[in-house]
Amino acid sequence: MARKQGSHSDITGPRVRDAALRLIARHGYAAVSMRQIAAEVGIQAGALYNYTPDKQTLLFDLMQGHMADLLAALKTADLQGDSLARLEGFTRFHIRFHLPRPDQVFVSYMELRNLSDENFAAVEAMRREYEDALESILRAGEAEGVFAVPDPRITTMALIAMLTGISNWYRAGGRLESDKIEAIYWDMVRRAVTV
Amino acid sequence: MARKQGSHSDITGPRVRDAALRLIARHGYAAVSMRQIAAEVGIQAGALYNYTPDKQTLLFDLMQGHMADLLAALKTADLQGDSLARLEGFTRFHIRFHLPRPDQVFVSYMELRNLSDENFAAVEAMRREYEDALESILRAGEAEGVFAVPDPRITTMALIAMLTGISNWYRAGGRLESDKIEAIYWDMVRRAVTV
DNA sequence: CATTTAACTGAACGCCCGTTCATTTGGAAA
DNA sequence: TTTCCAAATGAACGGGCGTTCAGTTAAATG
Repeated sequence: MARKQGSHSDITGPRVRDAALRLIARHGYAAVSMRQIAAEVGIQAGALYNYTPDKQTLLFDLMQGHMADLLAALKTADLQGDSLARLEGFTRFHIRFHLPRPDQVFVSYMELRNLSDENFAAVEAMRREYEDALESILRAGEAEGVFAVPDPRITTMALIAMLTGISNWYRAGGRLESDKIEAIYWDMVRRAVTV
Repeated sequence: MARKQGSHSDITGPRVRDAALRLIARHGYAAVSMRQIAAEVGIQAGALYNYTPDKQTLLFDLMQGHMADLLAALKTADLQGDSLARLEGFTRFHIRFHLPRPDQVFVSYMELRNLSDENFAAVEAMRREYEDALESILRAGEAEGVFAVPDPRITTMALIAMLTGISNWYRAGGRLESDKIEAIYWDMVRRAVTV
């Protein structure tokens, strides 16, 4: 039996990506089979190939999609004001964007080594673009004399690692709300870079 | 042909662990087969089972061994002095221990989800013990009035994420030596937690 | 030199993998 | 009502998986 009601491609496509994301976040790309993903959606493995040319592209689409969403959201955030205000904006944006997306974050930062060379390069370029947004804020603040950042590139990596690390312990419905977490981390970020 | 010269178990055992560590760090536990590990060592897959009861235990031994080394080294470091000195000691210890062991760090922080439930619990307990060492320093400093740390547990996670993140970009022979990296990170850690 | 045995081989076990494709299904279009 | 075709099925492909084990090899032992 096929297509029980209405056209399914609009429905099944997203369901495939959702199932793949959840399963890969939980067990890892290499440990999840196409048959498992199909079973989660409720179809046969062969039908997956109506929605992706192969398993590698399915992973790539998840990761590239996440990075594209991230960069688009950052652009929308439209950080303004002096360097300190823009750093606060970036910090709060990062936390607010990442906290509700634990699976995307996990996959995007853990499955890089399972991307083909060219897919890796594409995702890495987007990561670099995001990092550069923070780095330019740090450099501007350094020029203004507001920040003391001897090596902006390293500080960028340090701050992003610190902020992204929240996903390692945060669980929705935990003892701390996003506002509280933002306040704590912004305090640390501010103190770590200001003169 | 077996045992070409001398008793091999003392030699082959470490070579199995070395090969497994390198391959798993590079490709991931699920993506590496016992046959690949055996080929790297130069033996047949079946011979691996002279050195490990199964693949899962091989992974666990690598991860538990790394954590045991870490905890033993921390104990040896024997941090002393006031809270600020002990925090500096911890920071520099963490960097010095982790920098020369990129494969162990990678495996220990990326393959947790591939451990069986009980193996995960064992490794997690050791991680918690390490984290608690830092947290107690932060709490002591807070009590002394030297640190301003509203939530010591979160600050602990934030600092460890920041420090461990060095492994994401550091490459031996890169532009920065360990001393320089220690100085930069200690500066950020100190400013992030002091009043 | 004869014997023992740790270390390893090589084949086999049943099972799961990613992917392809001829065929079937059933809602939508004519 | 008939036709069409998107969306599925289900079987098959070659291959790799973790693990076991009877048999082989050669260093160590007596």
